[in-house]
Amino acid sequence: MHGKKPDIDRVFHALGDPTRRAILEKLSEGPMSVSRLAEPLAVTLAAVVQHLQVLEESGLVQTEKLGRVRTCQIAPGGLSVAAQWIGDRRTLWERCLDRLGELLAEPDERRLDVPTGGRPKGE
Amino acid sequence: MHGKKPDIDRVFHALGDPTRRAILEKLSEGPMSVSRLAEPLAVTLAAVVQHLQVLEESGLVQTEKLGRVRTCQIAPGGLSVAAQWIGDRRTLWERCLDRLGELLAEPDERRLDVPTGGRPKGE
DNA sequence: TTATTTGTCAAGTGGATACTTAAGTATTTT
DNA sequence: AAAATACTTAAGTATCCACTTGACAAATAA
Repeated sequence: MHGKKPDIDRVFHALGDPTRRAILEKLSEGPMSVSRLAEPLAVTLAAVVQHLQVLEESGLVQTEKLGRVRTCQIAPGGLSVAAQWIGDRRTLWERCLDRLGELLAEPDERRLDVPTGGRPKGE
Repeated sequence: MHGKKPDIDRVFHALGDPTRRAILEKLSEGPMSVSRLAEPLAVTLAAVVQHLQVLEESGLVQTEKLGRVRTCQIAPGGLSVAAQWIGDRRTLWERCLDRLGELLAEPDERRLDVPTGGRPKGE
């Protein structure tokens, strides 16, 4: 209730980069090694590794190294954090829309005196 | 189908900044003027105006100026873009999990020779 | 062993960007 | 008209961040 959520920061920052989202898209096809991830990506392997660090610290991706190959996959809860934040804002906003709708839906009782033509300003 | 989605880029980039998310949170309480948005924000009015430009170009916020005051509100479709992208990745990933689940759920037919105790690699 | 694959680390660079200050515009108030 | 309000715009700055190069480490293949 009163707690901060520093995860949110990291998650949205991570999602803010197109290359990182591309990595997530690829990973949503299934687990994959670092070099296979890098293959279609127009950046060096080193860059991909750096992105993976960000993604892992944000909780969006899990990795495990076996032998010389590190296998990456999407982490269970990661995207939920972002999804929930967005969901919350949307419901709040829609509730706000509803209130507006209620007002506009009762022109009889409220006697909104909207002049038929000619607004104070604009267009 | 074959089109690029530059909206997604802008939306996620916009959401990547904490101050911009704070603005959206405030706006989810309802429409608000620029200066009222700036009030609790530990940055100057000018900075808020710049953030609002980003938010508006990304389609997350709508503004309208009447007289000398610009009123801002959350834009209808904006958050949906992000929500849908996240939703898509999640379903893809869950489908992938399902496949894995199917494999693990039928040890009889498939003859997966998983040794009863002891996975190939550590926990 | 030697070579290849696969990834890691460190340092540096260039460009993006969040922020500030300061000056300017338009609107409303007095 | 003069002053205050509510932004707007421009320019400068400092930091962050994505990316590269290059050297290095570890596991596998020849």
